[in-house]
Amino acid sequence: MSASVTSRALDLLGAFDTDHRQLTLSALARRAGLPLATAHRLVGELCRWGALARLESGEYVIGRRLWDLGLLAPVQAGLRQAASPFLHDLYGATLVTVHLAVRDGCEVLYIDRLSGHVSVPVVSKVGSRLPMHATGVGKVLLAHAPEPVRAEVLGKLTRVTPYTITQPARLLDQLRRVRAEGFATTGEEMSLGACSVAVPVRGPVGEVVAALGLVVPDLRRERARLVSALQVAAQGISRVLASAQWK
Amino acid sequence: MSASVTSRALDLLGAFDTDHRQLTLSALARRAGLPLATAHRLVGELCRWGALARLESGEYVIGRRLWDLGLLAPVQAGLRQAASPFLHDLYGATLVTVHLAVRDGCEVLYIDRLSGHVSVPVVSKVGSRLPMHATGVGKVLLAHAPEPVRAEVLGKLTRVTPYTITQPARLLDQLRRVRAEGFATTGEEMSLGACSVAVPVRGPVGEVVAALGLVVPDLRRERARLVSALQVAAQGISRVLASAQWK
DNA sequence: ACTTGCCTTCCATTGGACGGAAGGATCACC
DNA sequence: GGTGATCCTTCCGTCCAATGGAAGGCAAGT
Repeated sequence: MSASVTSRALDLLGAFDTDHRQLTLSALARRAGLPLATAHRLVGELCRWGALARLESGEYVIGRRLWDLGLLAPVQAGLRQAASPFLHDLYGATLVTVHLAVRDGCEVLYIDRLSGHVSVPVVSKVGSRLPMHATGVGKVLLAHAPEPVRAEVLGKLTRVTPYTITQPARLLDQLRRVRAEGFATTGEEMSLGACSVAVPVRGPVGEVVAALGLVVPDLRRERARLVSALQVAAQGISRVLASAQWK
Repeated sequence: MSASVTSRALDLLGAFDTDHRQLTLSALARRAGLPLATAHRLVGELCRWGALARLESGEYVIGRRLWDLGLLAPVQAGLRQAASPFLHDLYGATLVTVHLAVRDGCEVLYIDRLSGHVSVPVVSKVGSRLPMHATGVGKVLLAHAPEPVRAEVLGKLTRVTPYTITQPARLLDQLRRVRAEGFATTGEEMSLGACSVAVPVRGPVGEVVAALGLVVPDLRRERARLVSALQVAAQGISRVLASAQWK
């Protein structure tokens, strides 16, 4: 299938992921399923253009030009920079890990993360994707997702920790409350020792465009304070988004 | 020249920049110098792969997959996340715009920026490049750059504001002091009303890998405090970088 | 010295990219 | 409703440029 010449180059790029940030030529060829000679030539072109770069070690890595390009993606172009100051404020006020995430298909995509030195260890990384049913931001986004998405996610609720919610009925019930109360919580459902709170970030016409969340070791005592801090920040972001001409 | 099939696709990607984040098919073709039919086919492939995405309006933008990929670039992979908590601390301690930058050829490339609501308006954006001789981080990086780079930069010191340093001798003198004193400053040399301080960030073997800077409206009163805050942060980053196994 | 793993270059073959042309859709203006 | 602009999409015969096997060169490991 495929094998269109362009897609070969793309297959090469696709060989990189979080676990494979640097690859030798042959590893690259192997992972992309291309003959060595072909890979060699394509990689050469990609390097010349700046999509890849070669380390002194001879291994290849993603180049600066792709990094540049990535920054232009609308995933974050508007949202991320609008949110940035509010994330800092939020961090300053709470001193815990702050997350900004959007829905990508049936997963949560982390757009930005802000954490200090002394935070709960968390799984998320900027650019990584996690299941929606086991994270705070995920629940928020799921609660406001179109029906077909919700159906698909409810279809396979994979267990991550002993506390992960795997019964569709129970999750549905929670989602209803998320919509009613305006925030979602989790308790060690994604990783042990980590709880989270999250609220929706709304766009100009009230639609949910992202979710803003905090990760803390324990939720019971501070919930109210955290939720209100989150809501202040979320509203601030919405305000900026609305006024940003969406140029 | 070029015209290799792969590079056509890359030319299409190259048609995007900060001023052109969304393009129609024909604009894309025009900017890339390709026949419409060809562009159409290639863009189709790029979309299918996720390198581009199509808005409801019909315009094309950089897709999420490229955003993902960009995050893997070593420009920031290690540096940026190592620095992140320290940038926040620094912001918390000073409440002014914080910059993290590296040298890219003969320019300064901004890797990360952190600014609150109430800061001096600054030109820089993450992913953007500015001249080295007119910015604080630029002077730091230039002071520790290899000789040929320094020579080239000194060759054309373009004027940006009335205060921009355009005499090679004077800049050289400043660079010497930057190396001696361990920090650089600017006074409205890049944009009026903005001054800056910056210090080097050193890697495991003492080489300068990045620069850390602050932008403030006025430097005179607080210089000492800002410099020491910067140095604490820079040392912290270096420490993390060194211990990070450089996996 | 032999093997096994990398990377690089060459070049004859051929299959898939190319792009002109034609068709459709949507606007705006007369 | 006609006319002209500007956009997007599809088709298909030509032909050229990507392909990848083969051969050669390093460098390490046994």
